[in-house]
Amino acid sequence: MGRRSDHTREELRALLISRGHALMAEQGLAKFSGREVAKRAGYSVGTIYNVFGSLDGLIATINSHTFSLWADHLHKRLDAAGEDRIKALVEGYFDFALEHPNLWSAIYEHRLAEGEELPEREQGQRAALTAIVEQEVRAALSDPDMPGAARFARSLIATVHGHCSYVVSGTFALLDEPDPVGSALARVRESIAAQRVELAVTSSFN
Amino acid sequence: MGRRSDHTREELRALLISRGHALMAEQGLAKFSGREVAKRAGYSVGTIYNVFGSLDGLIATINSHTFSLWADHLHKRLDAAGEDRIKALVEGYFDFALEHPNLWSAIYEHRLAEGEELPEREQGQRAALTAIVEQEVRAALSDPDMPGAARFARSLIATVHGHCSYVVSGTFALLDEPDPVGSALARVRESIAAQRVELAVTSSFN
DNA sequence: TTAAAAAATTAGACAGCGTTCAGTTTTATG
DNA sequence: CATAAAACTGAACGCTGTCTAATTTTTTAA
Repeated sequence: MGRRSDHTREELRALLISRGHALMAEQGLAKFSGREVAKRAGYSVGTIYNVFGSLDGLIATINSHTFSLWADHLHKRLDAAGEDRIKALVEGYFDFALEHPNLWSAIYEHRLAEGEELPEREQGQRAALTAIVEQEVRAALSDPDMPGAARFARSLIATVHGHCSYVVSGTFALLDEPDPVGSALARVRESIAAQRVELAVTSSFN
Repeated sequence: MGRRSDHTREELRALLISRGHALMAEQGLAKFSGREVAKRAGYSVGTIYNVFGSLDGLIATINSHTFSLWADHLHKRLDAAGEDRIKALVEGYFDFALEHPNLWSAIYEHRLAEGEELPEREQGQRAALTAIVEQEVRAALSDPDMPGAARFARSLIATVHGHCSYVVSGTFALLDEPDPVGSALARVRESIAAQRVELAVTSSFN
């Protein structure tokens, strides 16, 4: 078969991402198959290479889309949050991962081939999540312009990420941790409190 | 060919682990191949299934072996450490991962098939690492019998792990973090300090 | 209106993978 | 010495990602 007009280029792109996303959610990266995605979309394998350049390209796009869903989830959680926005953030981080463990894990299991880079559009999708956290952390710091606030926020993301990845991978279950979210939140609070104190001490010398 | 006597069962087991470990270090889990391991050992694929039951079994064994090397590495670092043992621990955690990124990543990328469990021997190899950290954290807490010290230690491992996995996967690089080890160490210190304060406060009421 | 060029899509080939299993050879048992 | 058990191979199966030649459709240009 040759050229078809069932879908525009954009529609076809969206279709493949959608089907691919569904397959990733069902099976995880290890059992993900480009051929299966194509079959579900009603196209042949080659089309993936035509649209995304490579299978890695499709997977990266699927993962970037997961980032977007994750950011949406955090926004909703924050909109519904009361005073304790940091808690909402940490809980939102965790429950997205636990609701979609395969999608979430795929983000971290997939590596781009050396030399490859994400298209700008996708870098933006991924950076959005960091931006949300940075904003909230700044607010919690009382001095939103604290030097190094961005780095500090990323470090807190890493802290929560570590706890979350232990939960999703089952490591924490094995270690019989009753409340991983609570632990992560406790660590985050301790670090934020430490920054506040440091700030207070610094200020008192001015 | 039928039965051979080139190696005893134990030798054969060790040989396959050794070759498999080397391949894992070179190529990472994504490109790991049981056939290639067998070829390098001078046996056919089937032998892996004969010795380890499944390819997953071999991979799990390789990963457990990595845990042992990692624990050895930490012990060496601690033996050479001065007063600041927590720093030695955090740095030891990171530089093992950075020296052997493929081996280290494989640990967290590999999931046992549902229903499968690690043999006791391997569970022990993995638990050893946690035990080292727990001991050092207890020492740093001044009250080694603090309730929840074990959970707290594991939470600190998760904290460091999060930072480390961002470095190894390149996520932090994307975000231009100049000193991930320093960040991780700072977070750990903050949390340990917080426990000390809490302890002091609690004690003052007795 | 039509001829030529470009784009989209497929089918098939290729080499590799994990897994299984019948068959063969060696070792151990009685 | 005969038989049973264990170890090992080789080939088959169905799957994978990747690439390319061929085909069809759409677009462009004359």
